[in-house]
Amino acid sequence: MKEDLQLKLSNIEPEAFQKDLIGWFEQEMRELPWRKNKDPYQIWVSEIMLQQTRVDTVIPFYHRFMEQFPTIEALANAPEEKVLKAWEGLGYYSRARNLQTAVREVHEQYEGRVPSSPKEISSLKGVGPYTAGAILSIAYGVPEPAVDGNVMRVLSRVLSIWEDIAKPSSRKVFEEAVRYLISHKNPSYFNQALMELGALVCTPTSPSCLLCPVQAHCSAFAEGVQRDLPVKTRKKSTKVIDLLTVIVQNQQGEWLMNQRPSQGLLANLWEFPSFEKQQGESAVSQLNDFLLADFGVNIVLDPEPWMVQDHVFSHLTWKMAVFKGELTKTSTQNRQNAVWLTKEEVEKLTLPVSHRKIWNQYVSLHS
DNA sequence: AACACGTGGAG
DNA sequence: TCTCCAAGTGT
Repeated sequence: MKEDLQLKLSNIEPEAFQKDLIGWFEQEMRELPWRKNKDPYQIWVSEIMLQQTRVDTVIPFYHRFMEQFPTIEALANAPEEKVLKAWEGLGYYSRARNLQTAVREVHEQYEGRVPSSPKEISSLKGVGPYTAGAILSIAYGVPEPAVDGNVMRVLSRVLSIWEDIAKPSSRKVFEEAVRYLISHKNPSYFNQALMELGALVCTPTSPSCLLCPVQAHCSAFAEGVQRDLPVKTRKKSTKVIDLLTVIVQNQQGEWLMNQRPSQGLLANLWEFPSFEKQQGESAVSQLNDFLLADFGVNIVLDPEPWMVQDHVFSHLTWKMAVFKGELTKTSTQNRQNAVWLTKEEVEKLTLPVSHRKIWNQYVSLHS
């Protein structure tokens, strides 16, 4: 352990800190659907959904998901498309696929029981250091650190740690701190309390230090620097991609839909055919070329976009221009991922929010 | 280590 | 509008 951290930890009494922290948690903890019991599967699903996602956003998804896939066996046996559909709108869709992959492994390799050792649970797809610690401590009472953004923020203030929490290497420093501070009597509440404190009191901007149960232990408060912590460098700006999107109908009134590749952005989700716009030629001309080359269809397009829409991802922005068109004649379809679907069938697909919005707009104006 | 990977809410 | 985020993981 770094001597620097050692010194800071020597200024705090773990038992007193635990008592104040856990006592507060027992009084103030929110009633959340995944706090009703300690079922490892239920904890697991909630932890995956909560990755980079707000509690309020997760709650309705969690309810629907657990209703649809109440057990490890149910999720293991479900078709992947059903799982993705249940995840529609939640984002970071690889979480859903990784979760099912891991659940299938638990079903087959561990007789359906979520492993309780750090090594085994960490080997599961989608279970990183945070999630492993969260499941182990909350479901099994194992005193492992579960260091997320909340924990790094809270402890950076309590211990006055000036490491840049945006750097991957910083997590280890906070794990060391948690290993020293954690309650072995109640690791579950200790870890949850640290996160709850970060969510409710020790917030990113304007922390409520006067209401804080561990104020007496807090080095940043003592020094008046709680607003300067944590140190977190911001990431660089996102790039912009001009996208040409087409809603195409054939003579039967079906729509042309495309399934995205199984790797990368929005993997395996469905969409209206879309292409990155190139410099130079007109949008309609480019679209005609693309549709013929990639989908083997000749389309009569409206000359102007039917609607435009920006969609912001974490790392890029789509500036979408959506055109409408009708099929004139078709040759062999070059792209296997493309298919003509009825309205009912389109509704059943998993679309990214950007395309779901376009579809909703389209349906509301054509019915 | 650095970047890809979604979304909706807050200030 | 803009920026930052919210219970991170995979590569």
